[in-house]
Amino acid sequence: MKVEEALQILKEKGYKYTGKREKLIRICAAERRYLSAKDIMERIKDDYPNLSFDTVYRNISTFVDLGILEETELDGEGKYRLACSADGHHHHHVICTECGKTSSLPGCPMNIMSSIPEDFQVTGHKFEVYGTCSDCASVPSHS
Amino acid sequence: MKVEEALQILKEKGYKYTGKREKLIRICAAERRYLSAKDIMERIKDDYPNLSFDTVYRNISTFVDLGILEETELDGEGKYRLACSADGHHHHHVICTECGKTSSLPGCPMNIMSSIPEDFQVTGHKFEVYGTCSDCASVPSHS
DNA sequence: TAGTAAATCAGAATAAATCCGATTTAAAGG
DNA sequence: CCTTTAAATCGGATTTATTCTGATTTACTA
Repeated sequence: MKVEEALQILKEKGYKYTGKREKLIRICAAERRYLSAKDIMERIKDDYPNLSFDTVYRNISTFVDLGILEETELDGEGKYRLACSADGHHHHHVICTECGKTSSLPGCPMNIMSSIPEDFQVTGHKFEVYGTCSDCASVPSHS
Repeated sequence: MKVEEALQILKEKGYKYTGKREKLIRICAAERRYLSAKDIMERIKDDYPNLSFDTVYRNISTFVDLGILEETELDGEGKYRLACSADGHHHHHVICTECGKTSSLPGCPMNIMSSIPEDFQVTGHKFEVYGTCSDCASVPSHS
């Protein structure tokens, strides 16, 4: 998804334009990486020093609902990135647990999962591969 | 995994036997369902009313490290069940997001994932299918 | 340009999980 | 059986991520 598309979605759905919202989207668009709410907040503060964290959380939540951001959970913390599955075909990610960097995997395992009980109403699925990217492998862990 | 196996693992690794530990394991063994720390705590309290939640969290964490319990995260909350992947072949689960009930899926999508970057060190993966089981579908949601 | 609903602020409140110092207890050895 | 000791537990404070609330500000509409 591109920044302009995201802003367009907001406009269409009747949400107001604010500089903070655009900044938030631009921050996520700048990296193929999952960011925590705190990561995002710090970066917005460059432009808006008196930012309230409520604003960040509320907007993130709105954007996830609208499909502008994708969410996952790492280390008991919500992490977010600009939606990309929405772009073309549905797919999944390899995620670096050190820095959140992602790369795409082709295909979806749901295609070959034929044995889900018939009386089970599927509402979603998660397939994620975790590990350490080459950049993070070459420096000592900061955890 | 059976209760006896779990207790055997504890003994082998030099952990002490306590009634609370056995009870915790028995509680998880009693259901094919993910339970929250709070769920587990409430059930142990039947036998041990003055239980400290530190004890429950600490033991859960130990058991996860030892491979006695499997962990996932639902609604920003840790959920646990007796390890079953360890039993025979590695596999994945369909999970009811209402009650935590699980059923097994044969096979693992990692087998057909050939396009993970070579310089990425894989440390784990998660494949879970979410939805509503037939029991929960027939009663109004309590959320 | 005034009115209005939405967005933001600032900080309190919540909830899961962890930490910490004091006390108790399982189990090994004499 | 008794003593010893490290592990386990207790009880409560603390931390951390997130949500809530009521007052204030702001983007858009007419």
